[in-house]
Amino acid sequence: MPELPEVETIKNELAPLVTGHRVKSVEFLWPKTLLSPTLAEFESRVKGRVITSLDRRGKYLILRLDSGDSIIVHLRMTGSFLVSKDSTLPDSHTRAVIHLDDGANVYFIDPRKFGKFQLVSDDDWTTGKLGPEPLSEGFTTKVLAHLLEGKKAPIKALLIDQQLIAGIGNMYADEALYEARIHPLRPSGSLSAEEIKRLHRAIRQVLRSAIASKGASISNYFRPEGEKGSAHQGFKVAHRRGGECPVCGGPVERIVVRQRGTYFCPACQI
DNA sequence: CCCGGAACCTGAAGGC
DNA sequence: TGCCTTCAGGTTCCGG
Repeated sequence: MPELPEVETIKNELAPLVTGHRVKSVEFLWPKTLLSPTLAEFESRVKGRVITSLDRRGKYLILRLDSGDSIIVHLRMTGSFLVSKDSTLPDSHTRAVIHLDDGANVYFIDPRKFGKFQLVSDDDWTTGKLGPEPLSEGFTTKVLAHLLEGKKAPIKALLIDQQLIAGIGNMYADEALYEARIHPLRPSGSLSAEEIKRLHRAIRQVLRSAIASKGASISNYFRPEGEKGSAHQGFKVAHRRGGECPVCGGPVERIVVRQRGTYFCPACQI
């Protein structure tokens, strides 16, 4: 599922293929993929505009246009982009297409149909509710400590709360807690200063390493030129049902925390 | 405020 | 082998 490292990879690889190019036309094959505004307004404000730059905020991908508008995309569970000059639909799950003036077609492929496009004049309107970027300089151990202070909710639940920290989803939360050796059900406010320090380091290390591996190709994720990522090969616990802990050799356990499948090592994570 | 649960979806996996 | 059920999870919304 696309989380921060996958969206960051898509942004990095999509950018050289689309920036500086003009939009010839857009199509929505599944109308609900466009959240707002109306199709007519989206078309009239996007057609003929040049894509000037790409950005990422949390799990949102932002395509900035020369008009000042931005196309904001959320990939949700199964969204991916594929760029190709071949005009035949690359996949039966193609939900939207942006045709560019150099003949490239930007295909949005999303089997589950949860992904959303929005056009906004001020992208902060959509992404401003998000918590800090975990890889930014400002995300210090102190900031993390402050976010967890006094909270009773399980640490796993807080890590995936986008209003607290932007971009961490189910699988990287599990990996970060494993690296920090913290049990997913620990009340957030009960973490010691030492544990918060370990968790802070683990979050950044897990996300950076996944970006270096171009994301995790769990489920349907692939990159704009069709390749997969390899971050999932480094997963120690996430999605490793029936696997064993690489440190103690014990079984990886699966529990449900706030309706999310949660994998951890009951011996190493306390 | 805090939490659980449903809805949105479809492909894959599990059960019998 | 095949049908039927369940599961997977990011986000939003609704109700207790």
